Amino acid sequence: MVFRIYFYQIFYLEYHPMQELISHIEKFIPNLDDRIRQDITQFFKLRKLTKGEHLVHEGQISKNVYFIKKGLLRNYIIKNDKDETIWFCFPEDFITVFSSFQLQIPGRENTIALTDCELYWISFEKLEELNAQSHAWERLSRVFTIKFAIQQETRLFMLQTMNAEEKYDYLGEHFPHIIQQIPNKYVASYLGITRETLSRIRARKT
Amino acid sequence: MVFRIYFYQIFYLEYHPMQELISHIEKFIPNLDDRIRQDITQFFKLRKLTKGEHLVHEGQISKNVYFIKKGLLRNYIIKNDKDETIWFCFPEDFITVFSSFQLQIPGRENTIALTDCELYWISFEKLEELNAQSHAWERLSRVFTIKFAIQQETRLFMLQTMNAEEKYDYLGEHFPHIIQQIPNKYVASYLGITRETLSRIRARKT
DNA sequence: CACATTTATTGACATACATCACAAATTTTT
DNA sequence: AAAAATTTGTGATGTATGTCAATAAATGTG
Repeated sequence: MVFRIYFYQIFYLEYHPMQELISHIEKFIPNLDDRIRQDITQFFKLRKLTKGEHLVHEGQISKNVYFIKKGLLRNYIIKNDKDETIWFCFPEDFITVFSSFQLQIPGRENTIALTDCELYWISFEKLEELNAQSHAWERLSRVFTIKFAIQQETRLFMLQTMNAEEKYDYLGEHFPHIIQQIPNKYVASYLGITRETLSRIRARKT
Repeated sequence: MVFRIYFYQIFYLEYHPMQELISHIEKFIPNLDDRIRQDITQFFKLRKLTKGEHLVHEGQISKNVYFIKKGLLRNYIIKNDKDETIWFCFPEDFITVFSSFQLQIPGRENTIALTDCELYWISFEKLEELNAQSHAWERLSRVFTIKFAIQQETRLFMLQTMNAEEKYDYLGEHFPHIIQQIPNKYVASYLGITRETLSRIRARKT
């Protein structure tokens, strides 16, 4: 019994070294092409980051897209010496500075590891090559681009139509993991409010 | 000479009845597949709207995507009896309520014609069929989804990092056609400010 | 062209949220 | 475990922008 479990694990790891990534994709693309599974195993690479390390710096071209196996990251811009959070990401998210990656131009955002991280990544060139060669890859890319665009739409809606308290409540309802896992000062800047305002909103709730 | 021009126009119109649409797509996809050109001519249909008419109502599923041949439209939501503009669109834009269209679920946005309009449209089902059949269509869809996502990113950046005056200036610099062609009350709600505030900002400039 | 309706402007006042300053609590480092 | 550093909480005060109200300008309509 023990042997069987052990054997299974070895087999599993060797055959699908990027199982988290493949399983995640399968949530959105059932009947995933075997060829794509192979390409993923072959072309995605692992990168580790330690807490506080930057994945992307302002002014640089985002050459890769990453899938988070483990860890949390924060994306932010500096504007008038103020740090404004654009997004957080969690395990199972794909991340990149979108416009910088897609257009291969310098971006104004920074991405930093909030904890130690393990990421799988693939380059823009390689991904475009796969997209050009294979309809299935092109579809995969499209599906995740749609997912990203819908997230943006949701965030725009939140920022444009809600006041500070409504935004905080919305976050608690729809993205509780952000409130649970991210320091308040970053949550505040993500909501476009100050730490003090967030602190007062939280005080009112108790 | 007159005859030749006339003849050319007839030929042109008959052969490419959706020339504006095809030309627009070619700006982003050079060497457009002839098959796609044919599909466009065959599967896109024309729809006319008169000023004040709604293209999409809140609560309804966006079943089509439209390309604007002529006219202006405004997309908005009603929240606490207040009308908040999400976007405007102009000739050569593709429009739909994105998440409602992609997920085929009811949306909370409304789209209304600000002027008489002529639109080309195609249904979700037909477009998905084309995307499934043809790699070239899938790529086309992906390219325009990327374009949309980048627009959203820009707007998010504007809303999150700028104050009222900066937003207005940004609009004047990057999207002057909005300021030139759209009534101020809608521009204000698009910027997330009141008409009064916009009016004061404009007064300061002169 | 005159009248009606909609849109833009301007002033007085209200308010949500920011800023500054400092204390308390929590987390990290040694 | 103590010390240092970081994050959070709270009060006093400031300010950008909202709200309400009334007028002016622009646009639409018979």
